[in-house]
Amino acid sequence: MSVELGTKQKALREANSLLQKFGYNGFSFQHVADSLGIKKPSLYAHFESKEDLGLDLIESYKQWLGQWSESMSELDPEQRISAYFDMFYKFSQKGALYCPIASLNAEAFTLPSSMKKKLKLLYESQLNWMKKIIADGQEQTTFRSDLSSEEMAEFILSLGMGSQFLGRISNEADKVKMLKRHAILFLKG
Amino acid sequence: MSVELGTKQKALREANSLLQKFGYNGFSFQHVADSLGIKKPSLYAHFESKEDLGLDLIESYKQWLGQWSESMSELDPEQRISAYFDMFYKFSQKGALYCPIASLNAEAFTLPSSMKKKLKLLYESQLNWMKKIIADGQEQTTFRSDLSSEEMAEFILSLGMGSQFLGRISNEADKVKMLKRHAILFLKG
DNA sequence: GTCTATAGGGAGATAGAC
DNA sequence: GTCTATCTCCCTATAGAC
Repeated sequence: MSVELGTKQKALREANSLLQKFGYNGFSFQHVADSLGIKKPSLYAHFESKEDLGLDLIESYKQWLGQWSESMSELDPEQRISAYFDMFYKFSQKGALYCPIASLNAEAFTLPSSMKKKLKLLYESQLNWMKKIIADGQEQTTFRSDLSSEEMAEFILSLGMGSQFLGRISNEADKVKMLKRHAILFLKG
Repeated sequence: MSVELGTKQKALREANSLLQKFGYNGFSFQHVADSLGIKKPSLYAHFESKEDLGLDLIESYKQWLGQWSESMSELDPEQRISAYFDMFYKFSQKGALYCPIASLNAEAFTLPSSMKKKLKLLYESQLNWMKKIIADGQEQTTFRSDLSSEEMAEFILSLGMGSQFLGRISNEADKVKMLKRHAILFLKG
């Protein structure tokens, strides 16, 4: 049974939407407060600072990704790659959203260093997750073995990030599907 | 013989650097003025508003791209694709910079609509330019012919944008070279 | 074209009442 | 935890002297 979200969780959910659409520098405590129907200073009871909120956003996306990837632990490597691109497809459909990693990386040089570090750690954990999927696919001989899993993972993540660019600028989420198809063909060699 | 740049050209050059590093919302007239050693209000003699500056930035990048692509009109299709990725390699080397298109698209929903429109037009001209290169390669049978030049162009541009993501977050410009290699293999089928 | 001075607004953040 | 009130800073932008 789902319990009602507390103010902090509601604020994180709303801030995440704003981050994906407008970027970290593109939203303020004011916007979050307005969406929740509360006043701006009330947010400081839940987040010491915007930097603190930013760190929580990265952490909660990391948690969400962890649960999401566990939920498809039964799928085979190709299906997991497919699901990875479907995530971006849904973001794109939902309003040409960028994932938090793509969004924050675009603003990397304006972020507090604590956020920059945490972002890089999150990226590395995503890269490792992708490496594992690819290594699994190589063991099953579904995926090509002439390249390292690291190189292939970097290729796939880059294409995933590029798919968000394309989905936003063309305003056609289906472009993500097209790139997913080529990503899988690449992996199968 | 090179003539000295006027204030407006110097400002555009500086603002472009700031855009590629910090994004459009990540720099101000103050930053530009400081770099030029002049006072902030002096810039309003050259740009009616920041939006006006933004439009000029897109226009000047378009002009620069036009000259750049003309400068390699003698190269064969594969060499032009190589040069395209080398551009991002240089941006990445120069400080993990994003190209203006990637930078602006990440902030698309915070931009004045005039800039958003002009950005999309610039993207479309870049897509057409890429389509032309690929169609040339297909005619020469250097590139595969089982896919439309449009689909292949969208794939290459997406990978180019993804390469900038990877170059910045890994802080290793050489990753761009790796992606370039795969881009060319993709085109050759 | 460049300057000083300043207006007006939104940002992050804090004090202190309830 | 939430509120009102307020502070400081920086942003875009303008007025008007030189």
